[in-house]
Amino acid sequence: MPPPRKRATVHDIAAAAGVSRGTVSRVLNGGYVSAEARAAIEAAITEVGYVPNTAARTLKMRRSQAVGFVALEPHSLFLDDPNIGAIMLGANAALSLADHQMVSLVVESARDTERVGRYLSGGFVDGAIVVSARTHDPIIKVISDLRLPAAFVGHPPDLDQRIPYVGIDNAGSARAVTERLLATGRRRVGMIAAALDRDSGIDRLAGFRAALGDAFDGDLVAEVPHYDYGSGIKGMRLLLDREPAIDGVFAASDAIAAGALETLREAGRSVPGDVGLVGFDDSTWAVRTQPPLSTVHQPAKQIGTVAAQLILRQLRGEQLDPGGQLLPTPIVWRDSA
Amino acid sequence: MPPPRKRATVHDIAAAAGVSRGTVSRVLNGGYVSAEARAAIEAAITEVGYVPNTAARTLKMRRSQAVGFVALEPHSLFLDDPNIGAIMLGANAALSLADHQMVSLVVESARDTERVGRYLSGGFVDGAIVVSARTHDPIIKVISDLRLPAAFVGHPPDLDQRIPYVGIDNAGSARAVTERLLATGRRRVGMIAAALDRDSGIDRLAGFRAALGDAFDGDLVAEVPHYDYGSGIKGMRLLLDREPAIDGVFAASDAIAAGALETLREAGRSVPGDVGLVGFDDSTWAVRTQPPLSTVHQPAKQIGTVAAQLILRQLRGEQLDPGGQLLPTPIVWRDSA
DNA sequence: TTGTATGCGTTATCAA
DNA sequence: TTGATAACGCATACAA
Repeated sequence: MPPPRKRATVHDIAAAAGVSRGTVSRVLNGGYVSAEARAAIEAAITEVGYVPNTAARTLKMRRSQAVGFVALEPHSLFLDDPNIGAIMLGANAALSLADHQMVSLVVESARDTERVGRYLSGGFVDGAIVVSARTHDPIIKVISDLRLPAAFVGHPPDLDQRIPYVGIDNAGSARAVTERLLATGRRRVGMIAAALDRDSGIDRLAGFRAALGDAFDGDLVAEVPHYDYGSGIKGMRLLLDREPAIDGVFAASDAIAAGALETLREAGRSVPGDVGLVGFDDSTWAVRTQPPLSTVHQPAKQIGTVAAQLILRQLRGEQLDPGGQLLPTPIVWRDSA
Repeated sequence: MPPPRKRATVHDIAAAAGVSRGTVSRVLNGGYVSAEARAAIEAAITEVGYVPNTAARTLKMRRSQAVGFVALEPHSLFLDDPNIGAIMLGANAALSLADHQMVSLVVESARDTERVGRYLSGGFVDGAIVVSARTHDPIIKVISDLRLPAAFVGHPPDLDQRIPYVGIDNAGSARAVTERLLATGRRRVGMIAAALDRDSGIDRLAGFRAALGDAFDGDLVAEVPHYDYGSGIKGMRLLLDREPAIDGVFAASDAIAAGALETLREAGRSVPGDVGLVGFDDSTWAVRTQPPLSTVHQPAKQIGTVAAQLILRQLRGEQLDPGGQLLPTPIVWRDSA
């Protein structure tokens, strides 16, 4: 077991190779240097076991080559929404190609918010991707004030106009899938609406409402807090209670649909026989339920890729035109409706 | 829209308050400073909109107050193993309490490995939690050579002895749950074994073997690559093929068990009537299948907490005794066996 | 082609 | 109690 030696620096290399620090830096970063000097330096590098100190480089260059991936309220996200994982992987792949390190930061408490704010401000990252921000999220202000290059996944209504975002057309997709459900001949169609403090939740409800037009009946909308399985169970109970003759349901997420399915099973209603059911996300839930769910596909990985590119373009100094980028969401029609 | 002004530094505060940088640093970090100087400096801080540069502080202090969370092969993990999310949240919570920033790093490609290695070496983190390393994973060498304070979740056989780890007793748990399955009177019990390039996979198989003792029959072990649903489907087909009279199955994970359940359903076998089935993980899978799975509970969140504490103790300079810490894994007996 | 000197923004040491 | 000054490790303009 070798002694825990001090980390070697450029200085040490220079000493070992008998040259100046400037020359060492030149072989490290590319520049004019004689063949013999280069050879000596390269030998010295492995000899002293040099590993560059990125923190120092960051300080000097004002560039960390790192991009933050901020996951807000990941508790419910990780547990019930496989999308976040796919978004992360998409973003990482794109950043990796550009030789940037993605560092993902979890925000679960006020304490986290404050600390992550400091982290983002401290020069550790050149930009940030923010997932699932709510209205008035304090992180928005931090990024806004700092003018940190950023990209949002989804767009809270009070988002700074200058910050680009990427997402899907929640309202349009919700409307389309509801219309398709209606086209199967259902007469009493309800919705389990969730996360009404987020744009996604609000917009999916708006799309549902638009699809129904004059036939919209507020009593047939059950509001639940989260996009999760448990909420689906509760929401479906509410709906059955209010309208026993219900024959169609649009669930705001696949997890909710899965919960609803369970409640319907317990209540002795068959799907799609008695009740047609559609979900949203095309997550793993959709293919694991019996019957598999008709749903709206979210291109999660691509969302991550686009968010990363939005950051990289800003880092290159490009001036992006404001506004968002909406990705297509094909409807996947399976057996639940 | 205020002009994009240069970031204010300690120097600017000092100028605005008419004091020296040293005094400013003292109010920032705590030290003797007169009431009036303090007031002037505090006013100046908000006036110039100071936000500390953590990169510079890191360089000076040789401490970043950040800990890396390295997720190896997160693709399969995120998609099929809810445990990783819970481990992350547990670790984050513990680090957050100690005012450390958890930065999680995704390793999916050789390129990622190399870049993450540099990142870990560069002084951006004071330590690292590594999840799901395989034998001979290059990241082990990086950490080992660097003497970076680390904690592993699980332990690859070639893990550096000085690196502490946290995990569960895979072999013991597998043995216990298999014995319990045998106690229900099953005669032909097989296993779907997965991830035999990892300690968890190897140990679960060893536990199964131990439970069967002399009755162990290698033909009744189907080997599949991953802990996922698809592997469960394939593995169960293999087993049914080799031994149509099979009446008990230990699946190496809940996701595998869910896949096996589907195959059994298609084959017209009832669970637990014809075949008793047990899983591993006590993940969300276990309560979503019909019937819900009997399985082994993994205290995922606590695993994350302990890993974080292992790091924090090293950062405090504590000398931990080598070896690992194994957390208890209660058996959760539901309806599938 | 190489060496020297300077600064990135902090904290810490030492006189005053 | 405060102010000057020196690092931390690296990159670079400039001089040689």
